[in-house]
Amino acid sequence: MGQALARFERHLVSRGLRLTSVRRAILTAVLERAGHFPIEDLIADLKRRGIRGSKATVYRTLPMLTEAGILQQAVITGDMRSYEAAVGREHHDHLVCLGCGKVVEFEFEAFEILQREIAARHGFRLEGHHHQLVGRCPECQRKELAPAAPLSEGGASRTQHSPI
Amino acid sequence: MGQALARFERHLVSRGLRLTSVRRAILTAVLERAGHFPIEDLIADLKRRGIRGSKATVYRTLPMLTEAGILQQAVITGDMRSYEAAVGREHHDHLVCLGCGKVVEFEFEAFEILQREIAARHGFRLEGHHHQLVGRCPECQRKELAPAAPLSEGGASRTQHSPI
DNA sequence: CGTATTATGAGACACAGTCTCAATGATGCC
DNA sequence: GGCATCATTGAGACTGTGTCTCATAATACG
Repeated sequence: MGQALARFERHLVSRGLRLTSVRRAILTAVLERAGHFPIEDLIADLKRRGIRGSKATVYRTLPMLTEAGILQQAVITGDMRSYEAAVGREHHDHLVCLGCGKVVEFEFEAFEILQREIAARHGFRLEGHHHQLVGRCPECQRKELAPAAPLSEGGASRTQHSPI
Repeated sequence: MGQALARFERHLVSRGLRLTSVRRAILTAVLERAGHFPIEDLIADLKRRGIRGSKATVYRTLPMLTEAGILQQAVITGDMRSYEAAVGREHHDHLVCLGCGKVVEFEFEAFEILQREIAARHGFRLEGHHHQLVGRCPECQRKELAPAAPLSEGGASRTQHSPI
């Protein structure tokens, strides 16, 4: 935490910006939400704590945190922007359940190596990646078999989540 | 093409929907845009050809094409929805340039295998994935060095594209 | 044909995210 | 401390993508 704060301040100062109390509050709130979080939730958090933090300010601050390397964007559903902490953790990717939305993180060194290889092959300098596997978690697979309308043709697939 | 159409019709009929002329026109337009395309462009295409095709209809039709397996969503930037053809092609992923937005496709069997492995490890049934590498293409790397304000601290990183 | 049902289009609407601008807060100099 | 300067903030207007509504049109089928 203190480390992240120092890092943030360094980043800000290096470009003539200021570490204000609002920004500090946002950083704190961000670090408390360990996992992935949609921006909207973060704003609600701030409101709840009596920090006024307007939408505009939060939207302005998060990219700074990203540039400072404290956050990283997590493109979970493709619907909404969403972030997660980037400091003090190994890089990881996501496995998302289409049924219930559960997100599991995984790390796999081999992917990183292959990715660098691919980028190099095309002359790109790799700066990041999004890697997300989508499927059905064990519970949702079980639920699929059990309940109502087991194989009534249309019914099941109409109500499914957007097939991404 | 005829194949895709047949497939689409089968899909529609199987759930009591109709293969109308507008839907056929959308399918045709879609298949002509070989690569990735934003929805907006597709609507413009239709307008240009005198097919009226309203925004609403296009937005309604594309998910059908996706369910029929003719299209797949390509989460290119995370900003806008975008699709690409899914039939008659090997599965592939994307390498995107942060500078100019160029998209390069790549295939790599090894990824697919590892992905299945990961999903299995967590008990998930894998149904798809998004995999996108972001970086700088060779041209943009060159441009970075050449022109104005070569190392003026703030300037360069302020104007960069969203750091994803 | 006539009826029932699905499809369509125009535009209203919802909503995430951006922008504006006046007011406020921080900084540094005296 | 007091003051000038410049970044920051918040409220709300605004933008643009995507959704919904509803009256009308097209299609299927007896």
